[in-house]
Amino acid sequence: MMNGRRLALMQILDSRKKYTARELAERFGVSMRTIQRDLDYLQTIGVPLYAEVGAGGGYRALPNRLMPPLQLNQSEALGLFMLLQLLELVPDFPYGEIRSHLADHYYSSLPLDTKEQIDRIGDHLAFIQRAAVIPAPWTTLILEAAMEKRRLSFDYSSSGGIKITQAFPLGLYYEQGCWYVPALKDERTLLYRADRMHNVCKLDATLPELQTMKEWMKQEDDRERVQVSLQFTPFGARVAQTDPDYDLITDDRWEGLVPHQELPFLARKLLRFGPEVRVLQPPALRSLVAGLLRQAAEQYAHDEDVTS
Amino acid sequence: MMNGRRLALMQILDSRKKYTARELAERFGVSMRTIQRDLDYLQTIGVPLYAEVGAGGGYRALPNRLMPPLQLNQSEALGLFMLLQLLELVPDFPYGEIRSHLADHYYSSLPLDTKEQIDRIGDHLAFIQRAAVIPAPWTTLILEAAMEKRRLSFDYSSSGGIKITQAFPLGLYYEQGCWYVPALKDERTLLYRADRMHNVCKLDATLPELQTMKEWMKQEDDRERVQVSLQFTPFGARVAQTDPDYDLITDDRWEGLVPHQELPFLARKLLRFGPEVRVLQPPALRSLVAGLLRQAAEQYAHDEDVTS
DNA sequence: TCGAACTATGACAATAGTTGACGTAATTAA
DNA sequence: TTAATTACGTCAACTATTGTCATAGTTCGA
Repeated sequence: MMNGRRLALMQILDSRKKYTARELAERFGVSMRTIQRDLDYLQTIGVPLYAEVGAGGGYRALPNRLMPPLQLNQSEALGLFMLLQLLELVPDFPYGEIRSHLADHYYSSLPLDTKEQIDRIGDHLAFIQRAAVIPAPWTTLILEAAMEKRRLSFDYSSSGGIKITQAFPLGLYYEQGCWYVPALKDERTLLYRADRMHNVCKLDATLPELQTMKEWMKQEDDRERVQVSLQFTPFGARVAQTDPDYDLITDDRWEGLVPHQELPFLARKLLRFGPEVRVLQPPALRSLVAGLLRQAAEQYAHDEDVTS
Repeated sequence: MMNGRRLALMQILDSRKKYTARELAERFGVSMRTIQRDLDYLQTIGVPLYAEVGAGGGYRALPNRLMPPLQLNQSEALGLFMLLQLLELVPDFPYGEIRSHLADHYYSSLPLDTKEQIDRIGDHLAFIQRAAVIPAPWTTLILEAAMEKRRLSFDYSSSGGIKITQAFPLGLYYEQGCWYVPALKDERTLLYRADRMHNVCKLDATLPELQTMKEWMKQEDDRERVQVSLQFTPFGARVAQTDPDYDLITDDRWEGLVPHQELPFLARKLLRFGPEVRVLQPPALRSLVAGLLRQAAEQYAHDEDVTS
């Protein structure tokens, strides 16, 4: 049976220092024999202890996998299950075991009325988000490798076919239903998609001086930028206001700095607004947008007489 | 001391049925006296039990607010803290107390090495999402009212100014950085934005036959639909594959049913693909897209000579 | 009004679990 | 080798839990 002393013992050993049975016995005011029996018990319930016998020996615990219990109140529990609902939209979440632990084990241990409330939340709360259908089962492994700054080997399928690749992942990020992996390969940082990676495995090589993804993202933000100014129609402005890409300064005009490399990407984005936006600056973006529009319109050229 | 039987007893009583000491004793295979002692103990530690004495009496528990503790292992805890990072992007999460409980209290009770790992996750994991800047502090209250099918009173600021409004909220949903509230006002279901609601308070009136948000959303989905078929270029198909709106059946073709009312909306969406998509069906959508393209192109008409 | 079906509580012995004391063996560092 | 240590078995002492019995009070319904 788990009593207070055994719990405390577990936590003391978690500090990863070494303790002799005598020290522990004195600390708790019990006999050494009792301590030994406690340690026995802890081992049987799975706490990873080990002992060094002989002079200078003692007991230690491996980095412990048993966390202290989390005691929530009802509204915190409700919040947790709402969070779980949000999680449903993010497929292949790393360390995703938490999902089933909460949904199955913890849920069933809750009081009945709390369960009812949780069930009812589902009727009244939703998160609308593009959920990817493409599975990316290796996210946990990739994240682990990034945290250990360890090299990965994987098969990567791109338009050119499948290639076995090795790279150091910087981290993992989720955007619009997709997991992306910036990774260092041969001195260059490339962006991989996690769902196109297969047979991922960690290699032995590590690179301690590897930058973190956080640093990389910051650096990406610092690239050369171009002044862009857009003019929306009143309707376009209303649409744009609900799109957080554009923080409108005045009602119908947007000004901002955009990395030079992203102009083609921005041009495609602006297509969405069709006639509701006009590019004032820079000319390069003007012609990109105009070019795309012309190409698109050509597809419908022979419809002209019908629609006009 | 809390043992398994007492915990189980607590959960059984939580179901809010009534049990006699005899029933419980038989269930656990112990004597009635033991059950009574257990109940005594549970009361001393604060479980809100009460007994009805006399014939037809028995023991009950008040709806219990003491949740059982949640015991996670390390990787589940890591998952939980990643989940917390995702939560950072959703402002004004209802029942948001969970956030600080986890970030402050639970975090500090974890073993050292787990804390380190959690800290490092932040360097290697990100969720990229448009985070709204507009605060919507009333989400918990709105959700509660929806679950209780209770009328709300609030000040709503729209383009026409601020109006005091009363309505029955069906629920709450989050999309692209904004909380939305479908609500029944005078027989019609309107869509409010939570960030534009102020001074929200629950009124006494309830409407038990009010539909849930889930039902409402389903109904929205069930409107009359039209067969749409799209033809993508290979490049367009690649782009579309990352957009979960389109589940491609073959590599470069999309077929689906779309509510008739949403064709104009879909037309605007398709603009995004510019030259990479062609509408095959229905003709109505074809002409909508063509029309938008023509309008848009006119803005750049005098640039033609430069770009061609 | 009575008796059956309950809870509430105390006393005490029987049972089960925990602890301490002691012994013995094995391992290890100095 | 010796001292410090883990490992573990045995048994008696101690402590906690449980069952049995007794008694008293409340409530319901015949």
